[in-house]
Amino acid sequence: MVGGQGGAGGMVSREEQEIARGVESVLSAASPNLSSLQDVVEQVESKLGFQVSHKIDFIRTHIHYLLRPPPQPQPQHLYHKDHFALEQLPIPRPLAQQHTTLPPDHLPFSQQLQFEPYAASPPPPTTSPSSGLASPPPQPPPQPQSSKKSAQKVKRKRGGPGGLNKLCGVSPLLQPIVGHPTLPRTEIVKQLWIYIRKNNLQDPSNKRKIICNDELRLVFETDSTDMFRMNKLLAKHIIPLEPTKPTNRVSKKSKASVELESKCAPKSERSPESKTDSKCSDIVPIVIISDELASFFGTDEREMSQAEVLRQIWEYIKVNQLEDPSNAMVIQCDEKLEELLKCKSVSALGIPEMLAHYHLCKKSDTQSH
DNA sequence: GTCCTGACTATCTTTGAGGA
DNA sequence: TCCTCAAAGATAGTCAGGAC
Repeated sequence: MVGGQGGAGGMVSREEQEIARGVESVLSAASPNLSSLQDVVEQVESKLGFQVSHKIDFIRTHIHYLLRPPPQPQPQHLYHKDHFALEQLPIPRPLAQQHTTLPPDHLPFSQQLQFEPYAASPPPPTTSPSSGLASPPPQPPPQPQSSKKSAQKVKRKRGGPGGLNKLCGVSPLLQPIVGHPTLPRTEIVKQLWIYIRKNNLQDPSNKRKIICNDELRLVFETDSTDMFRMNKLLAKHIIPLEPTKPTNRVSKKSKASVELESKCAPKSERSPESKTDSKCSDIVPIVIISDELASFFGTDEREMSQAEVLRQIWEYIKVNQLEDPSNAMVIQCDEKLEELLKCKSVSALGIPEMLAHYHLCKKSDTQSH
C-alpha cells in the first residue's frame, strides 16, 4: 500500500515514522505500566533503541490521535450520513498540526502505517478538510452495496453518534487482537478480520472457516469456528460501557431470542435485563473475582463474566469522571480505585490487564453449572 | 398527537443463486 | 460465462409509518 514512502513526502521524517510505529506498538501491547507519557516515551525508547524524548510533543500528539475519543455526540451536520466520517471532525491530526508546512493534501502519516488507528473507514463523504483542493464531489451519494434494496424502499436520513457507533469495551483477551480497549462494535469486527488475515487464520480449503491460533483460542474457546459464528462468539467479549437505554424495540433478534429464552427460563420470568442471560450463562466465560473486587462492586457474588467486570469498572470510571481530561489514555484513580489497582493513575489500556492480574481468576475449567 | 413496531444502519467474508 | 447481490451473525440508536 502506501507503506515505505514515508520520507518521500519530505515532511514526515523517517525518525518520526519509526517513533509513531513505536508508540502504536507500545500502546497496542496494552502494558499496565503505561501510566504516564513518560512511561510511553521510555518504552518507545527501549523498543527503538534511541532517544525519543526530544520528540515528546510529537509523541503526545500522536497518542492523543490514537486514543482520541470515539465519535461523541456531534452536531448532525458533521456526520451527514456517514457515521464514521471522523475526518470531518476537529480532531487533532498530529502532523497536519505540527508540521504546518505540510501541503494541504499531504495526509497524516497514520495512513502510511500498517496499523491504522481507530479511524474512519470509508472516505469522507464531503469535502475533505485536508484537501482544500478542488476535489468536486466525485459522484452522487454512492449506494452501499448491500443497501440497494433498501434505497429503493426508503430514503431515510440516518446517522449520528449512537447505534452502531456506540463505544463498546473490549475484553482483556480480545484487546491484544483488536489493539484498543474500547471501540465501536463495527470497528472491533474490522480489526479482528485484519488480525485473521494478517495471521493467515482462514482455512485455505474453506475460507469461511477460521482456524484459531493460541490467542484466538483463548478468546473463542474453540480450535476453529466459522465466520458467521465468529460474531456470536465475539459478542461475549464486547462489553457495553454504558447501560443500554431501555427500548421497546422487539425486533428480529428479540423474536429469535424469545425462543432461546423460553428454553432458558420460564416465560413468566422473562425480564428486559435477561438479554445477556438469555444466552444461557453456561456459555459465558466466568471468572472468579477477588474479595477486594467483590467489595468494590458491593456484591457478594464471586463469579462474574469478564465482560461484566470490565463493564462495571468502566462504568465506575465514567460515573466518577476519572478520565484525565488532558490525556485520554490516563485514568486518575480516586481513593477507591487506587486501592483496587494499587496505583494513583493507570493507563486506560492497562486496566483490564491489571484487573486480570490482581483480581480475576479464570474459571477455566468450569464447563457449566 | 402519542405510542409502538420494525426496518435500517456498518462491519467482515465467502458462497451460491439468479439475472444479464 | 460473467457479474451482482443476498445471506449468515451480532450489536443499539434512530426514525418512518401505522395504529389508536
